[in-house]
Amino acid sequence: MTAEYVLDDQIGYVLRRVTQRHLALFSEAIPQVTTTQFAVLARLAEQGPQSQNHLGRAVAMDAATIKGVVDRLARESLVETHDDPEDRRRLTVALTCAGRALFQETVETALDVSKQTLSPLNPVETAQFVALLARLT
Amino acid sequence: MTAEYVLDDQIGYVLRRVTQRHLALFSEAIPQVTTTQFAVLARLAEQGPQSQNHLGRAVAMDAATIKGVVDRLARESLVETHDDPEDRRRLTVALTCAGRALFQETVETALDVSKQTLSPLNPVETAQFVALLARLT
DNA sequence: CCAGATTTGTTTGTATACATACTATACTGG
DNA sequence: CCAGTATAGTATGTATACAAACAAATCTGG
Repeated sequence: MTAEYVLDDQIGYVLRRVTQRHLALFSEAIPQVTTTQFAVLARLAEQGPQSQNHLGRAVAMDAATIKGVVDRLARESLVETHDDPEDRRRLTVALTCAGRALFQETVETALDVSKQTLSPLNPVETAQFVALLARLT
Repeated sequence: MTAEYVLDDQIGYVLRRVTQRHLALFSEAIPQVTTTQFAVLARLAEQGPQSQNHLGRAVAMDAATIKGVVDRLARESLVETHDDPEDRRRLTVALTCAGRALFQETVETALDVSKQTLSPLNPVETAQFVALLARLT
């Protein structure tokens, strides 16, 4: 007897659809950068300059992915990179003034996007959901 | 006064990390196909043959995305396509025997991956979480 | 001190994911 | 019937995301 497989009930599938909705809300509200790029700006604003791979680990992106993200942010002059004199393998990534300014201008909107994503839930449910989600990391 | 922005508390970021963990569990357990490809096989098993774009809507993928997924599944002979005599624009997509067999062989494992993803939660929490997540679609 | 292991960053290849523009086909209202 | 509209599929470009292979630099233990 095969168990029922209802695609719409699978967490992986629902996670994907919720993520799609969140990404759509974000890019509507903040078209200048993607969620991924915004995460990098936020981490740099929070923690300051750091090596590219370290930054990648800090935002859960592997070396290849963070390289692409940093390259695109650098192309837009939102971050800048320079060699580390203490370790010639390292590339230090830092916010530019423009990057910091963009982050500060959009951070309230970003918080609002998070609220919009959670808007189908009431405050108690939201707190429950966020707490449970965090445990699945 | 700027509100605090703690990246680790943002749903978008946490969703991304939970999804990463789920994808890793899935590809470990079922290396033959991706979660996306599995969703397509599941939908075809559930609903039978249908046009490519219709199938895309049934699994929340746009026309460009579903085309790529179908092409790759067809390359592996897990689905096959044929022209619709009633509407010459349409391309009907159907499971092959191999596709149906793979789905049936792996469906239990796929259900187990869902359980693994949710394993940090107890049954009551899992039920709560799944119900709340579904409302964020 | 130095050989082996580790770390950093790059490159390539594959797979989503979506916007946009385009062709071919089908439908619909007047 | 036919002009305008809608739909199906394709093609291109951009942006994650990760595996694997690689070079250069650094570190570590004997």
